[in-house]
Amino acid sequence: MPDVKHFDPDAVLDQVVRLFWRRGADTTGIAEIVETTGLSRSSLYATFGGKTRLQAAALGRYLERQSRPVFDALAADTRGLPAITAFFERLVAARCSGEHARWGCLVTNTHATAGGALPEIREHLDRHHDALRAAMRTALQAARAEGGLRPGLDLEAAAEALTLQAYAVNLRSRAGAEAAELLAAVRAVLDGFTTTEER
Amino acid sequence: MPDVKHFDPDAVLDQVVRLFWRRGADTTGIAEIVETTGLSRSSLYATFGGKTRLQAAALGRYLERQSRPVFDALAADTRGLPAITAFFERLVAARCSGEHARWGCLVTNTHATAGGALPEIREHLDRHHDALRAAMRTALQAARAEGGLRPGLDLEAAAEALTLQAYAVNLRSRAGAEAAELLAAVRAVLDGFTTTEER
DNA sequence: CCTATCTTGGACCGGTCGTTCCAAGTTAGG
DNA sequence: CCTAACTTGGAACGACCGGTCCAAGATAGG
Repeated sequence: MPDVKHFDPDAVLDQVVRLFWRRGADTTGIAEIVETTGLSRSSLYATFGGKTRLQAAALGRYLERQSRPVFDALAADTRGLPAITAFFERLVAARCSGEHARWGCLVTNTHATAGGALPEIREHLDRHHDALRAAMRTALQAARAEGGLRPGLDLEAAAEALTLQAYAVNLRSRAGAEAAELLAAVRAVLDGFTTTEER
Repeated sequence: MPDVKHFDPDAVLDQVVRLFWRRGADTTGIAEIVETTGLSRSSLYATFGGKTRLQAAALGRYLERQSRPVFDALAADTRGLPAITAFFERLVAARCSGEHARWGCLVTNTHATAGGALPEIREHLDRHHDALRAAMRTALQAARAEGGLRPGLDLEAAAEALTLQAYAVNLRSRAGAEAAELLAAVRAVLDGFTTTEER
């Protein structure tokens, strides 16, 4: 019997993700969300229930739509080291140029901001971290299978190290770091993990 | 002839640094600063001139009092690799335990937040980055002098990579990352830069 | 002691924050 | 067509934002 929503909540959430991503969740007011999405405050609160909840939802959406596909591609890429290199090259490119240049990464940015907030937000951060590290480890295992890795390398620690490098790339790119500089740093770390001097 | 300040601006700025560091500059209101410092709004604005200026001043103070001494110690430590290891061990310890546990780093946190703000703030970020990278390079040079480094290692890129690792340690520690995990990652990167399997 | 100069407390400003609420509108089963 | 169930626009809320202002107080050279 009841009336039905006059908008697509999924599409709206995508808009909110972009807004929080670019401008920062804390520094984005409800007014701006209303303006951008075209929704009224009523619909916004009825659908997402408050700003903190909305922030958590946006973070989850970002993880699913932005991060996950890239992580999955990394894990599925069986080439070994070239897969990891490709991951970072695309990461740096996405962070320094194109549509989302200098936006950083919503998850990375949230690390520095969200003080307490919902536990759900903190869990999203951890899930993101675990997912990226797992993908890195899978790619490293593939590299090891082809004998491309330095013997004695701790795969788990190496995966964590590469994950941290990715976070730092996200961070520094938002402050205007140059792509070449970031790539050189990544390459230095990767070279340290390999046996031969391949690129 | 005139009256004289009834407080010590330096001590007040230190209090503000701690406040911004722990709670985040954007999410800390003037009211809370007034409450913490005991100053009145008048004195605050007469001395520091507005919140944005205060934030820039706090960032500069943090750089001088917190970062610089550690960077200088790193650059002055001629032991080579052990100097870098010690730097990271102390960093992780400071980020995960003690008085400032889980506060992260004010400079790192600012990367993710400060959208535009004062150009002065952006400059502080770059100065911090350059200072840490320079200290890292100096330490790496010392390590190379003793033959502890893998031949062909790009010192500049390696210094940048270690700097990025430090940023990521700051970031992740704020979200509750475990010290052992962070240390293992750092060690993996460092091992990749060395020739022998020393620690 | 006087006075010019600065500091201080705290009231006050308009604006914005996130949130709530309700009358009017829309929907679809009966 | 009626009506119960839901959505929607938009007014309104109290709280807080960063910032300003001024009367009263403090200071020290004259």
